Amino acid sequence: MTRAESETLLRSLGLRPTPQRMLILQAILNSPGHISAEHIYEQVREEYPHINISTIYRTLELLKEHHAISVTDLGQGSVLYELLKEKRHHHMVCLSCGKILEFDHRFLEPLETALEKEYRFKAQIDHFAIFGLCADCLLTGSRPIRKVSLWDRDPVGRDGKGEEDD
Amino acid sequence: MTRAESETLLRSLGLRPTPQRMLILQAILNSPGHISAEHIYEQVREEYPHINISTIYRTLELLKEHHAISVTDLGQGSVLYELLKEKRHHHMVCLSCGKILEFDHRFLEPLETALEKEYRFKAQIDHFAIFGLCADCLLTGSRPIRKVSLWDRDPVGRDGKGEEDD
DNA sequence: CTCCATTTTGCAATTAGTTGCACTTGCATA
DNA sequence: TATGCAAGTGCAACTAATTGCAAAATGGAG
Repeated sequence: MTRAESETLLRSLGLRPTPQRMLILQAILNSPGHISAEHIYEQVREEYPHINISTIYRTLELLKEHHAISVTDLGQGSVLYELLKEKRHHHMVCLSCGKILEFDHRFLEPLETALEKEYRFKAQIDHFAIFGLCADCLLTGSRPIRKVSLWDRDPVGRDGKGEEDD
Repeated sequence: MTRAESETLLRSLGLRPTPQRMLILQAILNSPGHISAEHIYEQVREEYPHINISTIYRTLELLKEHHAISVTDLGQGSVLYELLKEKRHHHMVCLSCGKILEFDHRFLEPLETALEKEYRFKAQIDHFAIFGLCADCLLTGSRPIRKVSLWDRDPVGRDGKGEEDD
């Protein structure tokens, strides 16, 4: 993405296209997938060493509010940012192996519809992270980092203790 | 909940029932709804002034891992904790008025089923927070704190600019 | 081009939450 | 009751993210 394009995007959001914001946007746009604030900071600093980390966070907050980017906690210690494209997607995060898979927004449409019908609540689901166990880990029987729920256990207990630690 | 009951709960999770943990658990159990780590800290300190905040966080992490409590960011600056009961529920958070509504776990079952069928991914959804606009705010036309998506806009533009700031 | 109101930034301080490490406690076993 | 050791705690240092405020940059009007 060129300077001109990021300037256009910023103006279309009603934001001033400052040099800092252009560089932040380009860092996000040129990143293949998710990117952290710290990583954006490093990239922008190469071109604009004077930039302050709080400018990064403030710009990201603005872009989020305008639904130009998504903000997701994939459980990696810091939050990740991504350009929101027309075709929304979400993520499944494996609690056992850490694998991150993608699923299409259409999987969430029944939920959106149901909440709207039942509660007249208009959900704004930009980007979800759903934690659980992936196919591989279920097959190989790898033990999850997080435990199975207290309440999910078979009441007769024929599925074992389920109490071992990692 | 009595001392004996929290001791039993801790033991059933394979955790040592230390005085600190008993008090933390009782603070959660005696709280009507969601409770913050800071609030738990204050409550526990009344009985056990020596307790350290990191013990609170570590205990909460353990209880989360064992699916004994849920951990949810309702967008209030700090994360909230709640006892996980057999009947799971989730929340809708209004971006305009801040109202917090509840919905039953059955609304998420189609999603769980679809992800399992399509990807063999076993989702572990303890507690969700879904942001959006509540019925009241949609009716009164209150402006959301967060904007409508760039990509949701009517391509012919007959629904107005949608670009105004708060 | 200059002036001015408004927006944006840098900076320093602050908050929520986490971590490494040494000390303490709980509890199983003798 | 005493002992050994894993589990748990306190402490201090650290990280990610946020905020108030004064200075600087932006963009429109003259």
